[in-house]
Amino acid sequence: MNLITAPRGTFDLMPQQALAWQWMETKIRAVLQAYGYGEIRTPIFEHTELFQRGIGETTDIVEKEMYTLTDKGGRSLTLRPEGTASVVRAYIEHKLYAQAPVTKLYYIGPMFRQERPQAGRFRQFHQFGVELLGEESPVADAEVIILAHDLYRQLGLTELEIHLNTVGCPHCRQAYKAALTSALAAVAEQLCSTCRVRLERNPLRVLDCKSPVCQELIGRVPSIHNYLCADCRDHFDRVTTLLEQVGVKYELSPKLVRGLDYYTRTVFEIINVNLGAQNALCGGGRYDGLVEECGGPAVPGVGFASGIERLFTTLEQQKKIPALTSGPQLYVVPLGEELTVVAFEVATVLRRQGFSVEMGNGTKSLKAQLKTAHKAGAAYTLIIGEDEWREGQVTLKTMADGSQKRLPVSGLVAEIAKLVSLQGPQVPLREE
RNA sequence: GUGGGCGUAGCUCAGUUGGUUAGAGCGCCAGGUUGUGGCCCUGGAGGUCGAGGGUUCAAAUCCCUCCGUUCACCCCA
Repeated sequence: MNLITAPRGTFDLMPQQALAWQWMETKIRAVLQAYGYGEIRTPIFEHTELFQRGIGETTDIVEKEMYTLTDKGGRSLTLRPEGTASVVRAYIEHKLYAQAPVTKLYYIGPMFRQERPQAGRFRQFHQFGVELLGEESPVADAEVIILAHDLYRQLGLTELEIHLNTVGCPHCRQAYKAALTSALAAVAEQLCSTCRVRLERNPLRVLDCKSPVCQELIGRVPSIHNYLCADCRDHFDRVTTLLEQVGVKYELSPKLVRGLDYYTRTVFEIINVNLGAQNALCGGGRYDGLVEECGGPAVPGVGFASGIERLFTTLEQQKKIPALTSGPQLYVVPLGEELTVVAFEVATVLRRQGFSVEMGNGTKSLKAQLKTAHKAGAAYTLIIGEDEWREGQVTLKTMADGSQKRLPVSGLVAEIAKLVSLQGPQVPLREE
């Protein structure tokens, strides 16, 4: 079979599904704007160096998952694998830090990573996310976590778990890393093979290994919470207190370490346990060193990224997507080729006024056209047939109850516009 | 990159120990009403059985290779 298909790990959103995505995106934007975030649209590709510096040279994303190309000017460009680096770049480039002490931005769009696809993972996938820049207070951490949680709740989701942890600042993390490394080195032979590699490269990642043997060993290893400096401890305590004050339940996950290098202090995930192996709906945390690392001033930041495919799957699982229709308000049915011209004119005039109007093929039978109108979900059909046309009339049929009446051709468009308006808003997207 | 499952009509799937022209439901088209949708009835179109090779008198069925897909590992949204 030499059919050309969508590339591995990508997919087409067909009209019915796209309608559900539009609904979801509208809700997402509404909540993000309510929390004071403005949308930023950055390029889908960036200089490769941005991601190398921002995400970290030794992360899997940068080492083996980026779609990198060389353009005709010899520049190395990369399709963005995540959103934060681009937002930070734009923040610095446009000197937003000089305009206000705090900047709140959100983005939504496609990301690209060359990984093997599986449940909840794609090569082109979609994320929305927020970045709150310029605020070092734990209030910012709490706001961002609560925003994510509220957003999911406003979409109707339940049974979500917030997993929360801190990874400290560069100073206390260094101390912890040393303690952890020596503790793990003592039991190195018992660790799984991948963990023995992790021990060398990034010992923190041993903590969230899925192997039961490793989990058993990790249980006896020191916790980061015993190595936090006073400031980091205080920061984390204040974040948890704020969450408790507004009644947001969370689970302390001392083993939660996120994969991107830029995180400091607070890290969190919100998961849906029914999603399979890739069960995080969103993940994020604080990144106080990132702006400086990317060439800007020392501005703190906190944010999260949320996977839209995973959100969509969860909405489907929990049956929270309403019935949506894009059916036309009016379906014009000409009987015979002669009257097709009339039908076309009526349809065009009404479309220009903002009504959604479809029309049938005049060479087909009335029965066939009505069937099509019904399947399309039309509210009304306008039958233009020879008999009534001879008398200067047309027939308007209400599909829901089958009733119909004749209307004079003069003033027809205005009359139909009046009737059809009662049916609903003059936009194709209707929520039932 | 590694490992397991699965590829039969537009969709969801049957297909016996290898054995006639590969089936069903849904969907699609048409008719049952010389101009009336949904329900019902009748008929029709639609398949190189993922691709290539092999075994056999005979392969959708058994074997090999490749491709696709899916789940998991790694990692992450």
